[in-house]
Amino acid sequence: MEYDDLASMKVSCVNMVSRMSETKDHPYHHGDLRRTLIDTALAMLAADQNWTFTLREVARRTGVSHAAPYKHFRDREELLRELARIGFVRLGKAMTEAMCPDLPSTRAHFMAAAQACIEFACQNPGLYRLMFSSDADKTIDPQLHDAAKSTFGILLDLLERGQRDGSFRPVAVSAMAAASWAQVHGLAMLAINGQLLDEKVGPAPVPAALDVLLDGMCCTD
Amino acid sequence: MEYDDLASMKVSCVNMVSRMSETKDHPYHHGDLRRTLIDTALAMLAADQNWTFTLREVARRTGVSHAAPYKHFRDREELLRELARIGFVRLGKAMTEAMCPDLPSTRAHFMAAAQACIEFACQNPGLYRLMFSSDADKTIDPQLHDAAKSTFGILLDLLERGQRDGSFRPVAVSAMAAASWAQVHGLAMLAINGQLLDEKVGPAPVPAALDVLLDGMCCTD
DNA sequence: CACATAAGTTTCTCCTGTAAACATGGAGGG
DNA sequence: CCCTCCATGTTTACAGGAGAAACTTATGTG
Repeated sequence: MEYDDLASMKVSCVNMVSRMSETKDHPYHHGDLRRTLIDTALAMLAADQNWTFTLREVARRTGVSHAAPYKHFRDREELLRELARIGFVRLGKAMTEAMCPDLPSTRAHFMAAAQACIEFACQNPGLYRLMFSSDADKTIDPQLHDAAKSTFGILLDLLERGQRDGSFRPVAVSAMAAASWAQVHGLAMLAINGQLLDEKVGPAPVPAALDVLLDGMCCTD
Repeated sequence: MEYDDLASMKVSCVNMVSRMSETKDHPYHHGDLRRTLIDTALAMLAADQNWTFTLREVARRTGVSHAAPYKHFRDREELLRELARIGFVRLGKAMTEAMCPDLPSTRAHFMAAAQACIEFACQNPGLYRLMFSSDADKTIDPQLHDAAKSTFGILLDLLERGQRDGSFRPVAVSAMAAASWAQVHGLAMLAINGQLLDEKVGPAPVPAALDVLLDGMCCTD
């Protein structure tokens, strides 16, 4: 399992020692239960796209008692918020990687990042839904809030850059940011819910819809 | 309480007679429990914006036993779907009413309908969230599916009309429809979650963002 | 080595959804 | 006019989940 930030990596390393005694079947101390719970939950989230989250189920699959998670998370929602935070980190990574430097234009960069976000949502529907659900209350957890803001910042930077190099119109960045974020997130949600396939939308609705938006933002009419 | 469709009105009228004997405190037969349960649930949804839906709580506030709702709904989700359906009907009504005929342009009509949708979401955040949550599975209930499609159709009609009268560019309607729906829904969700107020978005982000999209759809550059 | 403490477990209470069995009262047939 | 059926209630029961409290076990430190 990969690690998405330094904090969890540190936790893991600290507990490396106690993991040495895992020769017995059921070591009383798990070693890195916090991390394992998160990984298990992420795996279950990936398996069932619309899964009703249950702390006890996570504990069961992890092989610990149902009360064990409470030693690492205040309540069920704290785990959910941590999962959402990891989701935002991963989404940000996916979007950043999509913006390959040898793409011809800022518009192409935008398109790539947007499509990366929507692909991420389609490949991790459960996680994506969680990230934007009210279960992951961003007003409570500053770390989650920061992660979300940081991912949103990728888009902001791109817009500002595009405006400086003359690709985007000199509209208020805030307006373009709201429009872009809403468009991408809206398309992602529609794609997840399968509402872009069966109805009267064309074969490649995502890039087509993004082009409509980009036509309103770009200078190259 | 208003009625949103003919079916429920008929049910109410049929049960009008049995309601006559409501002089006693607890008439065994409620008279119109189905309708009352729905109204109570809608009221609770309006009161607490992020409320964890509970059938027993609805029954409690309605003043009946916790098992009574099962005489009218197969399970909890059937009630949720009915609530969502009513939500779509109301949303459609709000959007239709917003498109006042004396507005100058098709663009103005679009703007009015979009803002009506977002206002509806802000005034009924709980209901709106339910309408687009996985709890209201549109693949199960054809009535819910139809209601959602009908509301979506308002947008489609507007786009087609605008294309015929030369207001909108001759792009594929499907692309514009996907973009519009995503934009409006995305803005609504962001507005509900309060992510359009505190960050780096301007004072009137909704019309500004919609203008960005409309600039990409309209012919009047 | 003793022991404080972190990290497990068991047990308990309260809540939910849902099924099954029971009760009631209004409507329609004899 | 009464009797009986059925829709619509109620009570009771059960399986699960969240979370608190009390108990247990390793582990690292004075």
